[in-house]
Amino acid sequence: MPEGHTIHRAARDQTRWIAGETLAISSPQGRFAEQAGQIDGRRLDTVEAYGKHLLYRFENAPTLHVHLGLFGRFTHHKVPAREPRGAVRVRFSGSRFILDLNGPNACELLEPPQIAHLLGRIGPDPLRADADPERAYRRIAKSKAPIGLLIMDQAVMAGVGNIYRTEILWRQRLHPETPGAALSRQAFDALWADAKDLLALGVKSNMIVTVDLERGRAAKTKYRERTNIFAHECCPSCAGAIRRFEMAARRAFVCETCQPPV
DNA sequence: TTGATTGTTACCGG
DNA sequence: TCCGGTAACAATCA
Repeated sequence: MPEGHTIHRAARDQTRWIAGETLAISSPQGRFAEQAGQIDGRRLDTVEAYGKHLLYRFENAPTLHVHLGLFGRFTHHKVPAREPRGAVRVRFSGSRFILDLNGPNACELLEPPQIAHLLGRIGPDPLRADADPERAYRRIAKSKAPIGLLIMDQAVMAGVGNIYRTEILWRQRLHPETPGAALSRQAFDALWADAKDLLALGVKSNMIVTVDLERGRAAKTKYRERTNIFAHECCPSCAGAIRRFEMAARRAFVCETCQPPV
């Protein structure tokens, strides 16, 4: 489910719902119980997103790091609390909202050196105002690895996942197997700008939208109508067949007419 | 019950 | 060092 837009959206919403409050933090499933004890009853200062990572900064307590992975989800509802559904790893209970976290890849307390290490190993995030695209460009320009792997490599650029990878490369008319070093500076700049625009639209829409839609129409469309070639059979531009293949064990799609191999 | 899934990490061989 | 392949893990749904 989650790519970078989901994470930034969660940070934005959760800041509104529970930041600044003193929270009751529990672990209904029990697997996080010991750590939950360390942040239970603390005030949540900020919720920040870095690529696909979330950091919950508490007053006088370690920072909670969450990564949703492939299956992680947040659910929220208004108080009073209802029964946890499924394997709830951690529950945040605020004065107005209850937030449950299920299935995260990472859910752990970190001290400042560990946070520095985490932030040091992820690349610039197009959704962040402090992102430095030069760092991504330098990595791509000197790499022979395919651009389809590079833009999904969180150490190169943070936030893009399999769907945005597919859609951005189609929009930029770049074949996923093009070596990074073969991209011109202009092509990189356009790719970065497109990633930024699409991720920002994703945060605003709370869904992945990579096609042009009338304003406010996104909610009325079906999942498949919001993407160009991801999980599609035909190219919306040339009507040719979409080729499916695998890249790093993830499904990949390409229109080899619109995205000619280099 | 099986398979698939919008992710990451560790490890290994070339 | 870099790159590509593999396995393991996470939870839910069709």
